[in-house]
Amino acid sequence: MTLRLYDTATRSVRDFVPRSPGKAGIYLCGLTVQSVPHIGHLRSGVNYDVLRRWLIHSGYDVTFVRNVTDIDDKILQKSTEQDRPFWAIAYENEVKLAAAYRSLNVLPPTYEPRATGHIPEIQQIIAALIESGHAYPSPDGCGDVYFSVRDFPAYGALSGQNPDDMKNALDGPARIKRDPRDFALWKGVKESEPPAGSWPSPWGRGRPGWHIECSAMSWRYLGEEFDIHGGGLDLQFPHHENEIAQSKAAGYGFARYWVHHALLNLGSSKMSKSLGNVLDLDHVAGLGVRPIELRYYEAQPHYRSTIDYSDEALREAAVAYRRIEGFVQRAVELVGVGDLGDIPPAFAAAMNDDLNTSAALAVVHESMTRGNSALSAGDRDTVTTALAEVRAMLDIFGVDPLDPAWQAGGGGDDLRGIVDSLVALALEQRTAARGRKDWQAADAVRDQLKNAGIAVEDTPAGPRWTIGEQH
RNA sequence: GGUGGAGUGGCCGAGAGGCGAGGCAACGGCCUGCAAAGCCGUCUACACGGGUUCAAAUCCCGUCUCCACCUCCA
Repeated sequence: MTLRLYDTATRSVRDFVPRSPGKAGIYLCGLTVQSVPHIGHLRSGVNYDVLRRWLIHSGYDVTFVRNVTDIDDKILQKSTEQDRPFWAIAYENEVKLAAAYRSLNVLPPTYEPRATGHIPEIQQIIAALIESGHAYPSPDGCGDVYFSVRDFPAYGALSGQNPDDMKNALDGPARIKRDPRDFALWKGVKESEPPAGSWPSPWGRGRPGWHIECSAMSWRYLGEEFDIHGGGLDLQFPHHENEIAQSKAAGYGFARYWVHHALLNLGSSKMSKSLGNVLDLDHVAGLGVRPIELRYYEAQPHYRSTIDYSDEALREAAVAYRRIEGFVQRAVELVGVGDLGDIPPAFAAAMNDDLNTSAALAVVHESMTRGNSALSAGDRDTVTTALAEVRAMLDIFGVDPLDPAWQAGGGGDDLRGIVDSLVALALEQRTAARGRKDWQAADAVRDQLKNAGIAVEDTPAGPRWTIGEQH
């Protein structure tokens, strides 16, 4: 059974056939670190992390490159406004992004290159493009270099656009372009811009245009041709179209599959800094929703479906996840942690079908229901199998509650022992009260614990308690 | 103007010609001292109007509404 992926370039679901058997090279367009990441950005990280985990599970040796674009117009503008070096602003946001990814258990990429670290590669490609007639320096000596769209007949193929029907690109003064749709490969430094944001080049001091850095970095780390190029739907045009133009005009085979994920909307338009409708991890935390639950929320719908974000839907997803987590906890109490088990065939089939995570999750629920029934029946063998199976599936989603990644940095470990003995003391009293059928006293203990955020449940094996939400 | 995509039960959300995805909520039952958790059951939906077909949520035509991209954007 092979993985099938929707390829934007051909607008069809295709069997995934890697360049080299057993290996997969993936380039994901990361962020332009001009501000703090929001939960829409994080969806991108989560969706591709699930793809990556599935490929790894399927036996692929995955090289996963996700870039950071640490220079662009907005970052330079902020630099001027705040009178701080552009690189300090970019790095500050990069660090926050890394922390956000880590909190969502997004695996670190194999490598995370920065645009500013690849000026030589960028210039090398630009020089080759000029030499082959695909690009030209501005005749007015301003230092800009443009890609000539007219000299690349396939321009528009990825996004299905006819260049003649398109509005004109505005990233440079119209008069110096040969064609209004030409886009900048290199931007000569301007008087108004901080000098720190420019590098010497054969065309004068300047900096890379947007798009070229991805051509350079994918080439540097994945080679002239690689398997999958990913990014948000909003990058399809012009960013990815331009990447294709640059890389293919330079003679590279470039990406074999284009995988675009849908966006996260808030209030019926996409979450976007420029629209101001952004929500970050702090907002999620304020709802009492943990990062693992946000991850579940973002991984559950198909990656090509828009998520219409609402606090309510997120809370609901959190409840659903807690149910899964509850099963895992109770199962572990009975049979121990054990190892990850085999993935049920139905789950694999769903994932191989263009990563149908919703259908895959239905399989998780099936296994869980079987496990819960076994739990009631005290059927240890079935519980053991169900637990191993459920955890293996959750691990593909990156939300196995027992994954050490979620335990790290909790910081509550020393307290846990103290709470443990205090609760044990209280429960002893409650058990005694129940023994003499003093229900009022027993319930009082339970209510008090509940007020302290500790939920008590009676089971055939005695009372069990969990730290829940506080009231 | 051009290019993609979407509208599914109270809510979220898969599916894409015939076989009730799944979850959440609600209700009924089992279990429980009462709960909680769990299990079993109930709730039979596909924007609208036509058409094709033995059969349409799924295909075709038309209409409406919404989103994304063509400007920085995950």
